Amino acid sequence: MATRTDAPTRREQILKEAARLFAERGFHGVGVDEIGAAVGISGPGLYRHFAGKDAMLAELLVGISESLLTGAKRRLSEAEAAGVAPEAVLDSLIEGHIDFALDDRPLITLHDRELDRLRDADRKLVRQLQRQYVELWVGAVRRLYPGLTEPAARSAVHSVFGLLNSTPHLTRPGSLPDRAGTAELLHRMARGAFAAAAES
Amino acid sequence: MATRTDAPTRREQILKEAARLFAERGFHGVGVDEIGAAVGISGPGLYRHFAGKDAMLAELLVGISESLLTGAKRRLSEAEAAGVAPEAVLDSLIEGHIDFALDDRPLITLHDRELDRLRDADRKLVRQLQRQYVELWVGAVRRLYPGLTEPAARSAVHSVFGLLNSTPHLTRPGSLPDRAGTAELLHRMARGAFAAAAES
DNA sequence: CCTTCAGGTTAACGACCGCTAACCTCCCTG
DNA sequence: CAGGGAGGTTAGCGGTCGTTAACCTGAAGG
Repeated sequence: MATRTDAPTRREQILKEAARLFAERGFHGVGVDEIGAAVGISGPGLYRHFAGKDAMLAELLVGISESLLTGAKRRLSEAEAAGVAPEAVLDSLIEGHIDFALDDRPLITLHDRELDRLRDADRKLVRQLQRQYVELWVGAVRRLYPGLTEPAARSAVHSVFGLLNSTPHLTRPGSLPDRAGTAELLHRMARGAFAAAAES
Repeated sequence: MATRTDAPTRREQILKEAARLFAERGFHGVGVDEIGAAVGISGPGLYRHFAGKDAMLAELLVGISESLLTGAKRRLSEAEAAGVAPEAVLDSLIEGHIDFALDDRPLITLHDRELDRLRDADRKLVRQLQRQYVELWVGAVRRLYPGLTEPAARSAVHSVFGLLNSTPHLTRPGSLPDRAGTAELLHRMARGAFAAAAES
């Protein structure tokens, strides 16, 4: 156990830079030499840490999907234990997703953009994790708005994801105004969108 | 002038298929041979119609940006002429954007995904058109909700674009339930999101 | 009927890219 | 102090991709 977050390992450095580059120029638009250069080694040195370029993307996408899902599960079980109201449960999910979207912008971008570049097995896994995550949201939404049909709730959830994942477009590089304000605005809009979806 | 929409020209066929392929697999992930094959000719035959692969993407992105902007301008001037209420103006913008997002899914996907693959001049042009489009929305939103600051309104507009542009994720290929229902749901959610953004 | 040209074809070139091979250091450990 | 593995390096191979060159063809027009 570390006193701090432990100096980032080489693998983590590589993953972080690869995520940034993939998000900026697309998976096929980035060469392994560029990824290497971004961490100070060059080209084939990456193969000491990853089996290939595909493996980096796979690890990024599986990682983000798992992280989103386990975070949501934790929040739901905590909420259930505390016996809070349905509104607070949904609020907690929204808050978690916003934190993620604001803190890991490149990953959020990759998440719904480069999924098809994965090998079949990895793509299936990621899709399954994503589906579970969506279903957690659908359940929380329908507990708060029982009038919503399941397909409508699912559509609404996907649309709110689109809203929350728009953060990469929000900030021209350099001018992120204040994180807290942006988070609160997004939160209000997400709740408003769900409420509007539920009105007849 | 034609009795119907005139049989699509070769150029239009090519653009349509290229848009679909680019949206599916990314600009760098599609080869010119595949685009050619999709319209029944093969590979280099495309160069009778376009200067290169880049030119196809440029024409697609400029076309969509112009189309969105002119559509919005037309709707705004019509609304002004009719002297309708601010709510109806925003509704008209929302409706236009939804129509576009539902009818030209691949283009909506490309629009915010492959912009950086353009030559400098084209990218500047597209960005300028997009900015104008956003500003039309910001104006309409602030006329309806004068309490919103301009940065807040702009963020809200970008977020609602994210919501509306989520349509490609909504329909697993083949099962689009009913267009009208989806459009109405999206419309309600967009309005709800704006209203929530405006509440303190 | 001959010409021309739009719209194709195939062959091939040059560049680039992912990846492997072969080799070179340190540093840690017995 | 040997030695061995972790983590680099450069050279280069094989394949792919965008693009060009050279050639073909069928239909329209004078």
